[in-house]
Amino acid sequence: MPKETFFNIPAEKRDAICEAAVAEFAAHPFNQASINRIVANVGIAKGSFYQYFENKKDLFLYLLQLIGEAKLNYLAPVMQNPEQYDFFILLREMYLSGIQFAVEHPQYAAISKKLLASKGMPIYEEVMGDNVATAQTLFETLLTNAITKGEVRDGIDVALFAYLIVATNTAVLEYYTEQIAPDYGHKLMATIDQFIDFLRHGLSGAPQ
Amino acid sequence: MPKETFFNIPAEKRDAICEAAVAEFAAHPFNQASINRIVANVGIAKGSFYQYFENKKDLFLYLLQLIGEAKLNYLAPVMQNPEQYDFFILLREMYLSGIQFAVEHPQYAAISKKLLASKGMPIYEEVMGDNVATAQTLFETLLTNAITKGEVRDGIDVALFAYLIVATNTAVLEYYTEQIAPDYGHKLMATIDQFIDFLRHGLSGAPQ
DNA sequence: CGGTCATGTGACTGGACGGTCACATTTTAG
DNA sequence: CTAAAATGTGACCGTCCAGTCACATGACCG
Repeated sequence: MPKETFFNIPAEKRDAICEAAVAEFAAHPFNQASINRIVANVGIAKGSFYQYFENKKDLFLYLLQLIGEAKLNYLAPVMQNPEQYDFFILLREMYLSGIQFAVEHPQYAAISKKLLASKGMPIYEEVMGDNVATAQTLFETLLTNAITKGEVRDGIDVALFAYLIVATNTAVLEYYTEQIAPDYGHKLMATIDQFIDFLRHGLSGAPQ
Repeated sequence: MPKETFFNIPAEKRDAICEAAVAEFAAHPFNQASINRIVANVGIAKGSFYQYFENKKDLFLYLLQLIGEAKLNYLAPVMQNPEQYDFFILLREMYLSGIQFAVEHPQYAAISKKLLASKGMPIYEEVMGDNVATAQTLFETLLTNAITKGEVRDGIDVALFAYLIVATNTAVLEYYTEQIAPDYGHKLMATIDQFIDFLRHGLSGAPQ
């Protein structure tokens, strides 16, 4: 939703603006992010900025669009034909692609994280709209399918575990990026596999 | 850490101030919470406020202290002698007491939640300090004990699952308060029990 | 050249904020 | 009754913010 002018200016300038904006929104939640800082960092006048974007929200939505497109590249291969995978395999791929995205685009991940953390603020409702419910529904569908295929046991509260799977997704991501990000690669697979195994079999000492 | 004056004024006034402050910090994260709004809602002059508290952080820390004391009442009975309980029973009690606290003190819970959501902001580090690591360590200890007792299987990444248990705690809480809070009581136990069962045995369709 | 149109600019507006301070009022005590 | 101590007050300060606007600069074209 940027104005036409934004797409007429030289590409390097556009990129510089995006870069500064990404850095700003990665460092500060929407309400705290400052247009003043962005224009100062880019080295353009404030009036110029408002010839490119309607307002702060306009810029933010545009960045989220970029982020969404970038994320789609990671997720799309996995979700090509979800039906043919085992539920836990599918989950594993989704978690992996999510972590890979976060590792390779840490600022994008920071922005997404800050957005999710602002649940309850007006910007959250405005941006997310029905998307939350959609993601929830996706996992509910996957879970239901998995139950009919016998991969997941019957009788569980599907809504609850769809919710939990989304929540633990971000938790695993945080654990990984905060605690063991340094020696990447090696431990990533081990972490994910342990986690998926936990989702399958739980923590109990009983024989698997 | 309020000033002496705060404890000299009439108790009703103190309570009114606390009430307004709790409402403010329950509705807005620390940075967005406004002293102006609080004093306006209480109906006192701004100068008066600054005779009670050093600054905004002073007030916030005081509220967190009140919250901590209230929470301790819920958690203490459970944690009297954690050694003698089965790990999953203990977890169940902790989750239950956490939810009970949140249901009976929704504003306190909102403040805590907003604080946790502001991870990365300066106020978070200042307030939480080492407490995060402490909570983490507690669960790591519990998990390690559970492993030696054979209640949890050996070979798991204790740090990872301590992290996950904390994260899923808040997730279950959110699911409960957002989705099924209306018909309280009934479904609470069912939700918790399903969740604990999941922690034990996982989601897989394999026989339990 | 001249004129039009796109782009660039930064001072400015109105508002919110946390925090201060000189002063007013009330309470306490001698 | 008076003096001192405690408490109350709101105008004010400096700062930051999102967003505006009158104007400047430069490009393109006849």
